[in-house]
Amino acid sequence: MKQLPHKTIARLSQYRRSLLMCYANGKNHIYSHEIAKIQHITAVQVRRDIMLIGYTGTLRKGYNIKELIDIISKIIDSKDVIKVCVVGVGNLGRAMVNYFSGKRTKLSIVACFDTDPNKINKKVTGVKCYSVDDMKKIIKQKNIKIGIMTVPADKASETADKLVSAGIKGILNYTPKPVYVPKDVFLEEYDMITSLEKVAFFVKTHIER
Amino acid sequence: MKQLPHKTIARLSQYRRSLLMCYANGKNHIYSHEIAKIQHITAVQVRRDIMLIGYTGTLRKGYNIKELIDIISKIIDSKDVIKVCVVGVGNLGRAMVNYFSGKRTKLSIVACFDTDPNKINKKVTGVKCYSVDDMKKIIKQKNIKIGIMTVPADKASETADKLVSAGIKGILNYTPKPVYVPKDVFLEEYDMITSLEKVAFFVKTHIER
DNA sequence: AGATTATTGTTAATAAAATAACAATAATAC
DNA sequence: GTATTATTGTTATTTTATTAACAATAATCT
Repeated sequence: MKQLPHKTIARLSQYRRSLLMCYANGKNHIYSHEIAKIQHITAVQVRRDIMLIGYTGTLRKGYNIKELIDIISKIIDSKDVIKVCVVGVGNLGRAMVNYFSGKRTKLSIVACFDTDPNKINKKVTGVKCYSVDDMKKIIKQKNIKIGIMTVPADKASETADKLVSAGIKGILNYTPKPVYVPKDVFLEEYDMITSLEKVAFFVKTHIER
Repeated sequence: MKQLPHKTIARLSQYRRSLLMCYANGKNHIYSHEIAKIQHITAVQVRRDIMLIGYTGTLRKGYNIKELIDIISKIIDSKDVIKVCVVGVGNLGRAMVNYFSGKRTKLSIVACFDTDPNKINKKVTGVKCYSVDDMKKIIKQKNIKIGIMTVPADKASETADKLVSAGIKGILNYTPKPVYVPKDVFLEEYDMITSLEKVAFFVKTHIER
């Protein structure tokens, strides 16, 4: 299959989540416009994405939810479990671990790291916390491929460097500080302040105009 | 000024943050390619954004950091403080409150809400926690304009409804469940699972190919 | 059975975003 | 003082993403 657009990948992940909920509720088929409504996008967009992954629905009946879930999973899930670690066990780090525990079979948070002796060797929602000093060792040992950064901003660069040198292949940076990684490491940065400021901007223009 | 692209707004917020750090470090001027490097984008993109907001730098000296910060602030900040609340004082909610306390002068988290009696009437990093039952009252009383949703997924829709009926104008939804709001309410949804799955997808294609 | 409707799949058109190209020119080098 | 270099600002081009248009057809209606 040709390369899928980044945006499509992100939407497929979201479709799957909604589809899983629908399926859990006993629903078997779904129309493009129903998916669209859930995701706040257009039905054409949905059909186009589904076309791109090569699945076809049934005319007048819509898409078979189970089948669609399986197709999407085949595309976005890896064959084997990909292991993930969380660096920085603050509120955000705990939220991540919590949020994930047992949700995805193909993605598994297997370790977290912190500098606080009170946290080291304790468990966070079933995930053991190690010292950041052992990061490289543990990451190699457990073959962890993705690192989620939830450390304070001033530790961002050094954390990224450590992750990279330990052989991590993907980083999700939740600190407000952009980091540098070699180009064979996939980097996704998300910053809550920016999101809030974006909302504020639109609220402001709505209020002030 | 003509309408700025959404993407530009988001980038301006990020530029400002980087600029503030540079300024704090005693730097006075900065080149487009320096900003670009920090943000992992191209210098042209930076110059184009800055062009759009009508600021001009100095040839061969770059942009005056202080001035640029001020111009960006004039654009993205509101005249008066916009008040924000956080609904759901779990790990993520606490992370949000923490993260924000005192960072932005024009955006202020002034309340949070929860259902847990152990949390109600306590303070979270200086922000008082109220019962969700009083949400409407407090939001109106304090003239809160933006709501950050960090509740469990199964409370998402009802929380959004409450926020809307209380007169909120912007919602930042951090639950994994998309919600519906009238179109005069600005909605931004972010979902950590999707982000992680996106990273995983690229890591997978990198590993498996 | 024939007409109508609702829905998919796909191509074409449009819009948005990013990148390239390059003229202008201040600073620096020689 | 002239040439070279580095940098901005802006227009043009390309790429990416979204939306519109519509043919095909299964299901339903009359």
